[in-house]
Amino acid sequence: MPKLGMEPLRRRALIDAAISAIGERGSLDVTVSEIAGRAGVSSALAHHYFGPKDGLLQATMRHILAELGRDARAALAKAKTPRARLSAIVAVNFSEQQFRPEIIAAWLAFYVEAQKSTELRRLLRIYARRLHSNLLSGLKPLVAPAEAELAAESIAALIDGLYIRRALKDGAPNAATAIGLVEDYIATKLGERTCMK
Amino acid sequence: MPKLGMEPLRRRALIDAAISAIGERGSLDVTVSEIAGRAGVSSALAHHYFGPKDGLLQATMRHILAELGRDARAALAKAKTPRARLSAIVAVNFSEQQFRPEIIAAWLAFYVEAQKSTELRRLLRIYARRLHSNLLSGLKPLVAPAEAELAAESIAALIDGLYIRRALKDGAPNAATAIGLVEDYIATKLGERTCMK
DNA sequence: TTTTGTTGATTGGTCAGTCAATAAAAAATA
DNA sequence: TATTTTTTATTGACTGACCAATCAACAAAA
Repeated sequence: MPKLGMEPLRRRALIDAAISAIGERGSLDVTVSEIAGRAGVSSALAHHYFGPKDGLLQATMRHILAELGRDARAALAKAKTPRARLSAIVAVNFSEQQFRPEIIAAWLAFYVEAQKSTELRRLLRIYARRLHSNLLSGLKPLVAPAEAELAAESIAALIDGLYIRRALKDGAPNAATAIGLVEDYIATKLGERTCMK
Repeated sequence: MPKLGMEPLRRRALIDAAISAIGERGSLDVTVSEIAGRAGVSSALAHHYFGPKDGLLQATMRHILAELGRDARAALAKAKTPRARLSAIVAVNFSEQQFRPEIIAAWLAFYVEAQKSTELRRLLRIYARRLHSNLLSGLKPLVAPAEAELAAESIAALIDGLYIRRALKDGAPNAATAIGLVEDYIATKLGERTCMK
């Protein structure tokens, strides 16, 4: 079997360290040394593998995005009906894996950084488009096209809003409540509820 | 009449400069010199009036919050029914005055900074509470108490989400669409629409 | 002549990024 | 197998830039 080099291990360790550092500070202005220190290596090594700081940050964002994408794909694969697809998307976004303080803080920080970095903005737009299109695929069969478009927009905003508001609170995230709110919105939109009150 | 000193003028100019600088960069890491320069004074003067950098940033946030509060109070005063109060709150949040690129960017940046600064976090919590309570005052008379609580949470998240997502796009903000989405949510929640799609 | 307004110059600290040097592992060669 | 050579992994030390904050000094108004 091929004995792997250190590179992938280090890259991964550095990305993990970046997430935890960003999560703890709550912002992207963590020093490269801080991140490298957490990963148990020198800052020089971080630069060696990722080039300038942006490189490491972008790689971190890509990693978070990739994990979310992986989870989403897995969840969608299991969902058979459009309605189930909607719930699956919601569930993934607020899953144990995604709705963690570090990840939430990282999202927020990346949103801000995206104002400066075109590459980060590009990545976030990809995420936004993917979420939108996933939501649409669940909504299109259930409501009128125009309505689906708007509903997707709302649900996406609702999810992002719940993330951002979560960042202000302390203590463990309450995923169940968040899911409840989004599910309620969806249910209402689909006319699933008792028509009054 | 009392001839005012320079202080209030400078303070105001510095805060305005801070908002525009933050808006342009899209983040709080603007230098004091940059802000002072825009205000047409030296960085030393900024420190003279606001002390350390945090002081200026906090004052800026307080200013934004105060303006939002003022607008909200004015709008609520005109709204006679609970339903009108809800619309008034939404309208204020997406008004020409509030839903501007600089202000949006500032909000986002402050959310991130709040992770580090307890004072900023305190301010943001005040905003969140005020929004929540305003929404509740409109909702309580119209839906069941428990439902009002949840709906307020959702609407607030929706608004914040629309802000954050707006920050990713370029071009002028489209307030009308945002208002439309929130109003639609409210209408649905209140059972105002034709009961089927 | 005291108070208010203002700045240029300076300082001390922080940090990204580089680089030359070293160690260790792998590959090539004898 | 023993050896040299090359590649990979790693760092400490350094540098150059940037920037918040201070302060002594100067100007203007009261």
